[in-house]
Amino acid sequence: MSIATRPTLASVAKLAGVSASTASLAFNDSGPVSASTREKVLDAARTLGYAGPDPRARSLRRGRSGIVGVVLEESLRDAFRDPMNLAMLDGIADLTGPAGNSLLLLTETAAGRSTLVDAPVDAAVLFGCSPVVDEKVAILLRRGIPVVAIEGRPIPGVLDIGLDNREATRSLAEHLKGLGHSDVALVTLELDRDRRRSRVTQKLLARATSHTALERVHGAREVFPAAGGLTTLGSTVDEGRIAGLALLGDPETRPTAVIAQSDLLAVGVIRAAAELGLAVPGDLSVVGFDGVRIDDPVAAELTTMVQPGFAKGQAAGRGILELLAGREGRSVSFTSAFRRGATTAPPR
Amino acid sequence: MSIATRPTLASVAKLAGVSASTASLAFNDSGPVSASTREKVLDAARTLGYAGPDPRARSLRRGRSGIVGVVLEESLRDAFRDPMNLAMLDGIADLTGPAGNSLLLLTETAAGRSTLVDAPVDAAVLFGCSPVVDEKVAILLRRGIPVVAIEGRPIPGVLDIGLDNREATRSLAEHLKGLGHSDVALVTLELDRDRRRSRVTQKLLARATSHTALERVHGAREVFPAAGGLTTLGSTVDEGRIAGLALLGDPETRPTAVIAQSDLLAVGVIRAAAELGLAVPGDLSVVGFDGVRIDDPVAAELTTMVQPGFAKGQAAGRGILELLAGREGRSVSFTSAFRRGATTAPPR
DNA sequence: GACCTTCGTCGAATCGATTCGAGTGCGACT
DNA sequence: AGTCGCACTCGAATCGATTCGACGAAGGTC
Repeated sequence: MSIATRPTLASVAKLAGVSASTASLAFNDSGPVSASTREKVLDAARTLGYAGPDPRARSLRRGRSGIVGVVLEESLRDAFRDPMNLAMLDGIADLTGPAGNSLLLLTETAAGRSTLVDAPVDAAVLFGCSPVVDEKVAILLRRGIPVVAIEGRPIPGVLDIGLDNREATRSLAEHLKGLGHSDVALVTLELDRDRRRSRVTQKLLARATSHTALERVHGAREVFPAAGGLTTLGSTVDEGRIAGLALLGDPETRPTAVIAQSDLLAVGVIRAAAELGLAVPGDLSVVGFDGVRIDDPVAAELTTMVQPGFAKGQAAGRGILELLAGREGRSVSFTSAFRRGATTAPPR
Repeated sequence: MSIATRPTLASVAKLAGVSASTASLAFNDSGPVSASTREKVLDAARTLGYAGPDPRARSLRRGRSGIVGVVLEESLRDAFRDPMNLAMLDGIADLTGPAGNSLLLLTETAAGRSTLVDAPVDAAVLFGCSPVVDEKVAILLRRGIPVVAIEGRPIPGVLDIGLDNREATRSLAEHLKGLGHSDVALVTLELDRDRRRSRVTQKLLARATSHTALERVHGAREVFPAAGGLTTLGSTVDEGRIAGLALLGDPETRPTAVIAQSDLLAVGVIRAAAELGLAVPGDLSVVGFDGVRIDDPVAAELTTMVQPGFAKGQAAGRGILELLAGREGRSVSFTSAFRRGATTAPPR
């Protein structure tokens, strides 16, 4: 009846008349324990209202917490608004979950110490296109925590799950060029750690820290070396629409095609076009990236590169399990597939 | 150079020539430590590549892990596909994050022991409309872990964040009745723990375990006592479409209005109607629930009840912080607002 | 010069379990 | 009957930090 203090393994053991070590064995099915002893222990636990070994103590002793950190850089809302990120998360959970690991969401709260420092994770996945990975990785590696990065800039000691961002974007650009386009604008993901909306300038690219966004720009520029464009604050329809309105507003400078770095952005651009009375693909061709299933009739018709999000997540999960098992783990790279939709056509 | 063993606070202290207790103080800014001592300790840490106190040990000693569990019952993909859930998650993070807590995603992997048992969480949020809360809650409470439930059936010891599901649905039903509808069908969320698509029968309702879905059914039946309908596997556009096709396929039995229990489901029903050549709201009125911003032109026009998802999440977060601080915490209930869209009209 | 604060540091206890080697008792085998 | 082996059980060490009370030295007061 003592309200102040919760029962511990020791108190259960005492009530059951056995030692703490035996009680521990009884709870873990490991080691040889007679059936009758186990029953006694479990009975005592029931009597005391003991709910099993304290995870905190257990994880200290075992050196494992059963938690995998998922390092996101955006707010949760932004990160998960993009179905591609969800698919990857799902892929990670698909493999780590059955192995007994839960996912801890680590977002970068700008203020104060990084939450990374205090998280009892066994391993971490750097998620999405993170412009600020380096310090994070340093902290994690110093801790001896295995790290898997999805589409990061290759870093020694980190398992990388790659994507053919450059080549894939080049395919899209070549598709547009093949249709006869020459005046093409880019709508990019965030390039920089202090993200903001701005023109894509050489200077900006020079100090860009987002590997994914940068690679995609380069891929496009391999075909359209002079392509300009706008950066956004992230992969959302709204951001795409804002960039679209800015790009398409002036008939003088209007491009004939837009390469958006995600499907969500592409949908936004298309929406902007509609608002401005432009027909897609008649007046404007638009391509996206990801090949996500968006519940939007427009998106279903998008010309885009389809990337295997779930598989990427699974690969990351597999990598984590490998690393946790003390094995090496292999970096993997995925390729995207061109999907011709109904949003591209020859320029007018 | 020892590869085998990572530095500990003790080794850092030894190198710095101070005691472990002092080193601990140096890392925590708590207690009085001279500047020079702190420097010595930090230097030693740098030399040894020590990344700060081990979170596992710290959490054992402190009795706090800085982790809040988010108990989901669906797969991650399903749970986060619904913007309403995301908004709530965001609201939770909005308050718990700045207080130094991270969110641990706890999904019910059907197989094996519940992951709840082994999670080192300080508190837990039961998320969304969970049909199987009871056992979970029992485990958590026995552990002495504070629990907040969003739209759960009221349970002693659990802080509840409620919503006027019944009244809100009745408003929608009355709106339809006012328009002249009498033949109304329901498209519900999952009612049962072993979810499946089926007719809404009395028997099914009797053993339903999802409080939210059940309340919404009751609210509708207060106006249309005989309303039948179909259950779905969850809140997705696809599920809504499937239910819609089944409900609307036969002209003989076709209702003049559908009450869908979420906006996503409603969009699906509307899509099904379109496929069947039915005009909304001409041939069919459809109402949803949630008032989420879906990137879908149709959804933006939905007649629905707008519920404050983010605020609900915040309330849950606030509740958690209260409970963690040892205070009582108050259950809160939110109300939804009727929003008349363009998907309802008098029956033909 | 004696006494009292204040500041900084240290030792030891503690958080709650897991784990390993050692010990005990009992049945079986020769 | 003696010895061996097996199946359990136990004690003690350990995981890595935090925290509290005690202690010593420096500085200030009368």
